[in-house]
This record gives sequence, structure tokens and C-alpha cells, in this order.
Amino acid sequence: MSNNKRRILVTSALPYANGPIHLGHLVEYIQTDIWVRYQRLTGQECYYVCADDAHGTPIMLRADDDGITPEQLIERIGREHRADFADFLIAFDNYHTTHSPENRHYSELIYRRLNDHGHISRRTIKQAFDPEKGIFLPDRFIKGQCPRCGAVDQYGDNCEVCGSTYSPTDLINPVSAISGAAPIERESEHFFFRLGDFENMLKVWTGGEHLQPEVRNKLQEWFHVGLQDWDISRDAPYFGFEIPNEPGKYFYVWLDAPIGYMASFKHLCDRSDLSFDEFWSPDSSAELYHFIGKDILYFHALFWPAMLDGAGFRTPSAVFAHGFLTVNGHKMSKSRGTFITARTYLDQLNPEYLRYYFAAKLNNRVEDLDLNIDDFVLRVNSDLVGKVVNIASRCAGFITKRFDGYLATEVHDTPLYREFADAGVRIAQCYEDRQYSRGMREIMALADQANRYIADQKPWEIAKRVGEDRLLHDVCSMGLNLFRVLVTYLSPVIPATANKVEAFLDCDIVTPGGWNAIQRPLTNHRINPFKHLLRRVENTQVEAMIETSKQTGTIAAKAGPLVADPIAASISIDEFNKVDLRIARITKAERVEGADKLLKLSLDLGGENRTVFAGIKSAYPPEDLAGRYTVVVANLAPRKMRFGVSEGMVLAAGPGGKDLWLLSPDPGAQPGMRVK
RNA sequence: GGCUAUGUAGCUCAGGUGGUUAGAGCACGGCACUCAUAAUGCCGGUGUCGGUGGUUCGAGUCCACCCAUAGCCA
Repeated sequence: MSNNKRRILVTSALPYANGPIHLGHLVEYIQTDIWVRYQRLTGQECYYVCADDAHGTPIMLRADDDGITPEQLIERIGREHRADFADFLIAFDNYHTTHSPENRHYSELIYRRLNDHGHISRRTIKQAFDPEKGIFLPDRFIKGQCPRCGAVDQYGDNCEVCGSTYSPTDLINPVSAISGAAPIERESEHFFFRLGDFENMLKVWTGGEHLQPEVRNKLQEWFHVGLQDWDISRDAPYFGFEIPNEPGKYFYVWLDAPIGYMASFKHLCDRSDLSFDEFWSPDSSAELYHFIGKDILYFHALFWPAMLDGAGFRTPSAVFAHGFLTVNGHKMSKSRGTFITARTYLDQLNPEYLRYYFAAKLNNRVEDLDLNIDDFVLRVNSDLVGKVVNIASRCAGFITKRFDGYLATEVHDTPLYREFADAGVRIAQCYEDRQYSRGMREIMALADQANRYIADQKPWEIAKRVGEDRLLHDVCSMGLNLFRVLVTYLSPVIPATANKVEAFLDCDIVTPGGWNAIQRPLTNHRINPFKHLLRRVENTQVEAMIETSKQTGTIAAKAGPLVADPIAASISIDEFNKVDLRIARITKAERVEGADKLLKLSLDLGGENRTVFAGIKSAYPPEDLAGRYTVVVANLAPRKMRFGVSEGMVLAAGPGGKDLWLLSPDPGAQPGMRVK
């Protein structure tokens, strides 16, 4: 067994060191951690490393804002990240930072080797430059009007209102988001990684079993449009590593970020007897896996394997991409209180609830995952407490009270125990294939079976009959043995509970190779009195978490609406009175053929009917609007539109797109009443 | 706009290569039980499988178009 142990190195993507870990991040760390714990449990040699991604313009600017150095910022954030991960039971072997000597070493080494082999080219490009701040501006730091739809206050890479993508030079009236100055164009020499040199290598690599099928499909597109050079340098001032012998030029953060995987592992090697080369040399027999989000596939499926190959290192065994987290079916949102940080969650809830819930929904595909809060509460309580923990709770009392804590010497129902033990093969495959949801279903089906067994045997009736102690002993011992199997299967997901069960049953579970220990049931074995293993989730805890998220969300919104859109010049009361606002009831709302954004609203103004075209299609399905009350500008001059005449304007707030909110009066206001 | 995915019961999800009355868990209703953190067991209804066309003897499963959602476009 020990001589065919797999040697595995696993990574999760490096979180950016300018903000806190939130539940979206945790999908990945929990997914990875479960996989790693499973590998260790089945006796494999498995290492899990990660690090903070600490370089780049946003960190430099954020530190500047806070009046501290970037080093101070990343030190503080790094500490917070580590604490969050530790409390979510993420079992890294090492957590490092990309701002480290190891990372500098490998970044320089890889760059030098690529350069020596002619894979780096240079050319001069034009870029937006902030003349006031004296820095080149990444696209995200330029704002202006969308060249396509005219929406104001859009970023330099794409428009959040109409969804079009463009380059910052296309923006109308561009300004630097940092200083507010109009950016100027300036030339500078940049370094490029010649990705095209690796086309053949990449076609072979991406065509193999290293990627999920849907990812391979996506890559076809990228090959089809052709591999382009990748800009890997940035000009000073930049928080990162200076390129060797190129004063004033720095490695782009995305160059040294994945190298952080190597650096973190090296840091681990330096304080253990692990050999770096055995894992990273081209002839390595070890396995290397990267868990990532679907948004950074490009870097991990193209640049990264090419860089490794070009620099004489091994390429990854596989890249595992997952989808994004939504909460209650929507993107996480600060105003809805669903932008939940790891810490806010931990202040209210047990991390294992979330670990289990994610496990119950994760599969091996690049699908988004929804955290439905109500479902979360029901699912965790029903599965973990009602089904699994309950098995122990209903058997343990008899064993302690009637049999001095000793389990029986025989297995009462050998076929059933065999069935439980044999299921391990299928469940193991589910973990290995990252089909956790399937695995959790298998485990819960077993838990149902165990509860059925107890219900059939009725130990509480046996207990009342004289002379049947032996049977009572056997049945309750059987129940606890089944429980032990279940907890073993679940232990990669709920390791802390598994630890408590180890103490309760006085046996090892979370231990290398522990997966196979269940082949032998516990007999004639003394256990400890049962104590609560897992508390039920209370709705009040969940509500408190959402409420806290709402508050911190609004407080943290430093760049609020007033910053983006300052209050206009003052007007007199007479000027205000010119605007005739009336309560209106929406009698009908319909889609408009051929209009992307408009809904046609029929309004009752209390005796007068109006037709108004409102640009709220992206935020409201028409069927939700009929019957609603709102406020309308009643004396706005009618305006002829392509689809008809609009006789007024309904009032709504928000930046646009899905984020639009219609005004509503409190109940009691009647159509036609004037608003003043 | 292009591309890649996703859209199945109230909720969360299963449904290789098209084939009998479309499944599970939760929720819900009834019954039973009381060992157990009101947990458990038994019984039960629920779906125009996003929409429209098409291929086929037959489509949730294949094709086309459309709608919605998400991501990517270095």
C-alpha cells in the first residue's frame, strides 16, 4: 500500500490582498480542502498550499488611500485571511504571500529562462496615463461615458449598462478614477510573453484530460481567434518585482501570481524534508492540481502551462474550474445583505454548516452554485442533525446507561454493515471526481437506512422487555457502528465534528488511511457518554448575519452615490412646484416589441389614464408591476418615441441594469394625489 | 456583439449513447412512534422537463431559432 501512494500537490487560487475573504471565495477553498482531506484520509501523500496575491496597482492605491505602505496593507490583510481560513477549517500545509523572496526567485528564474529562449519580445505601446498621479492607468481605473449607449460613469473596459466591451480610449470624456484628471496618452516600452510560440504544446496539453470538457470547448474559441502576445510588464511606480536588468519595469501581477504556487511550496520544502524538484521537474511523477474559478481559466489553461513548459518545469496534471456563488438566486449584493464576508458568517454560524451545504451542491462542472438561505437552514438541520447526528443520539444513551459504555461483541446485522462498508468505494469515487453532491446524497441515503434500521428494531421497546438485554445491546451497538461509518465518510466535509466523534467513540477517524478502518466494526469497545455534536441552525443567526452584512455593506460603501453623482445646484420652491408629481397605479405593464430596455406602462392617475414608456425592463418583469403604486411626473411634456408617445415619467433610482428601484408610496395614497 | 455554459416539481438537484405511466431530498398533508437536539418511520398529491418549430414510429434527451441567467473576449 505505502509504496504505491500517490504524491499530490494541490492549490487554490490566490486571494487578492486588498479585501476580506467572502462566501464566494469559500466555495473554492472548501471544495479544495474537502478534496485534500479526502486524499489524506485514503492514505495519499497530499500537500495543499496557497498564498496571498499581494502585488499590483489596486493594492498600491488602496494602501495609498489608507495612508499606509503596501507592505503594511498586505501584512494586515494576510493576517485576516489566515484567520478566516483557519476558522473555516481549511487545512493548508502552507499559506504564503507572493511578496516573498521565494516568489521573486522563481519569477526572475522563469522570466530569464523564457527570455533566453526568445519567448519574450518588446515593443512600445500607447497607454492612458494619469498626469496628476504620475501613473499609467489600468482599464478599471478609467471612467467615462459608454461610447455605445452613452451611460455615464462606466469603467474603461466594459459598460455595465449595455454590456459592450471596448478599450478605454473609446470612452467619451474619460477621467482617471484616482485623481479625476483627464488621462493623456503616453508611450512606453512593454515586455510580452510570446504565447503563440506554444501553440502546438498548448493544443496537445489542452486536448488531453487536464481540463473539463466544457473548458476544452471554450479553449477552441481562443485557439480559433489566435494566441496573442501577453503583456507582462508594468511601469514604475508599481508594487511588485522589478524585472532583472530593466530598471523601472515591473512584472505584471498576473505573471507572478501563479508562480506563487511554486513559491509557497518552496517555502514549505525549506522547513521540511520535501524535495521541490520531485514535484516540479519535467519528469516529476507527482500530481499537480489547481482549483480555480471560471473567471481565471485563461491564465491557468493557457499562460500558466506555457510559462511552465517554456521555463523547463512540469505542467499541471489538471486544472479544476468551478462556477460562481449566487445567494438566493442573485449575485451577492451589499444592499441585499448577501455580500457576506467569512468573518460575518463566523460571528454567527458554525463553518461546518457551510462546508456541508457547499458539498451537498458541488459537482465537477463549471456551474454556478446557489446559496439559498432558507434551503441552507432546512438542509443542514435535516441532514446533519436530523439524520446523521440523531443516529448516535438515539443509541448512545442505552449503551452508557445499560452496558457501562461498552459496545457489543457481535455485529447484529452483518449484511447491513457490509453494505455500509462497501458503499465506501462509490463514495470515494465521488470525492475523487469532485462529485460531492452525489457523494452527499449517497451518504444521506445510508443515514436514512440506519434510521430505518433503528425504527424497525425499536430498541425503546426491547429495553422494556425483561431478559432481552443482549438484543438491546446488539441493536444499539449496531446503530453506533453505522454512525461511525457515516462520520468517516463525512469527515472530509465536517472534520471538527469528526474530531468530536473520535472523542465520543474513542477511536481514530480523521487520520491518514482512516477511510479503510471502517472495514472492521468496533466491538467490545468502550465509548464515552454522548454529548451534543452539532447544534441546529437557528433562523435568528442567519437573520443576524444578513443584517450585519447590510450594515457593513453600506458603511463600507465609500464610493457611494453622492461621490459618483453629486447633489445638483439648489432650486427655489417655485421651481420645484413646477414639477407636478402624482400618485399613479400601474394598471398594465407590457414588453415592447423591439425595445431592449423599455416597458410600456398603463397608468391610472385617478380618473385619467396615461401611457408611459419606462426604461426599467432590465429590473422588473412586467407581471410584477401590474397593481403597483408609484410616482409619476404628470406634467412632463409628452414625448414621441419610436414605439409611441410617452405621457409622463415614472420615478426610479439606481445606476441602471438590474439595479433600478421604482418609488412606491406608503399604503393609503390614492391615484391622482399630488406629491409635494 | 461573438463565444462557452445553464434553464426539469414550492425549494435544491439527479436524469451515459433518444424508447414503457419523468426521479430524489427538503417543504407540504395524513398516520404511527416517543430511544433521540420536536429528531424518526410509513403512506400521499404535485410537473405543458424555459419557449417555438423541426428530425424521428417515438425527444427532457438530437437539430434550428428565440427568451432568461452567468462568465469570458487576454
